[in-house]
Amino acid sequence: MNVSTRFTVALHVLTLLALSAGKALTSEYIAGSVNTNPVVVRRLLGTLRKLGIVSSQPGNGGGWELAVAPGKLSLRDIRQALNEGSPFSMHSQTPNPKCPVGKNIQRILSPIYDEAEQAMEARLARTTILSLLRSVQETQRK
Amino acid sequence: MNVSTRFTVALHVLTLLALSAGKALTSEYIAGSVNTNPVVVRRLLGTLRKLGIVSSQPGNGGGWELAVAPGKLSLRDIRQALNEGSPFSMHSQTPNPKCPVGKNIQRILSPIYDEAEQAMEARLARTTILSLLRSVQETQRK
DNA sequence: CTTAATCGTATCCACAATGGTTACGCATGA
DNA sequence: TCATGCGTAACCATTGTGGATACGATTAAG
Repeated sequence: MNVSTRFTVALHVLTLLALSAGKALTSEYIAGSVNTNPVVVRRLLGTLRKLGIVSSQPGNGGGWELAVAPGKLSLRDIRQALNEGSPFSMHSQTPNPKCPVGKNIQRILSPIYDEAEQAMEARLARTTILSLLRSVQETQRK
Repeated sequence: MNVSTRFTVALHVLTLLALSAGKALTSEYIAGSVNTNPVVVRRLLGTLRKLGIVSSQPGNGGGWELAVAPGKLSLRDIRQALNEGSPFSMHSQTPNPKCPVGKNIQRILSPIYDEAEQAMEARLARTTILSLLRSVQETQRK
């Protein structure tokens, strides 16, 4: 397995919720669009609910709704909400401190990795859930 | 486990090879600096050898050497050599094509993911193995 | 008050990626 | 001839991930 698909699934679901603004969607319905299990959806949206991004209503007639204007939700916000880690990872074992490279390499790489990740996030920040919704709607219109 | 540590280990090893330019290092010695197993080092450097980045010499007195000037090796080059995948991953199951979001979301996200990855790589392209070596040497001098 | 629908969450499982380890053949230089 | 070291296959333990079942709690409807 490579990287988590949660980010992509989250964007998919949030776009779906934006499309159905004002109408709560059940985890079962959402799972049907994503093609996964309702529990997977509830787990994912549970994380976003804790951060106030979506709200849920249990019981009959319940379901999930966006709790934030989709234009206020950037892809970077979602990525950070999901606690997606750095695309980089240091050694699994601490390198040998007796080696000048081993002793310093992590300290040297760390800011470079940070900057690279920030560059990536800057691009993600430029797109919102509303942008995604508009793209979907644009396609529908054709 | 999160993401592969191979990229970091590769940068570590290449910097070490740059530091020992002109002198071949054995996989056992290198493993001692990285704090891992020699086979792990040989596996990793084997990949880089196929791309002409390092060279190896079997037998007594053999080992590994840089085959390219460290100033010509950017971190992006190494990342691409290792075939490190995108930091993003699409759904594990194909989303429901009957849903307007499910039908289009991957096509919409794809170029955004590409641009974000390219932004990350642009930063990596600005640093070379020689830069890392200089940083290590700078520390040593203090 | 009863019932159906739905979330919240624990638990278990299968699968794949990763890195560590052993083993052994082959190449090389002394 | 022998020690050294690469090349590579094979196996394993660990971990992350997503799928699945189950069941209690909550809510609206009637």
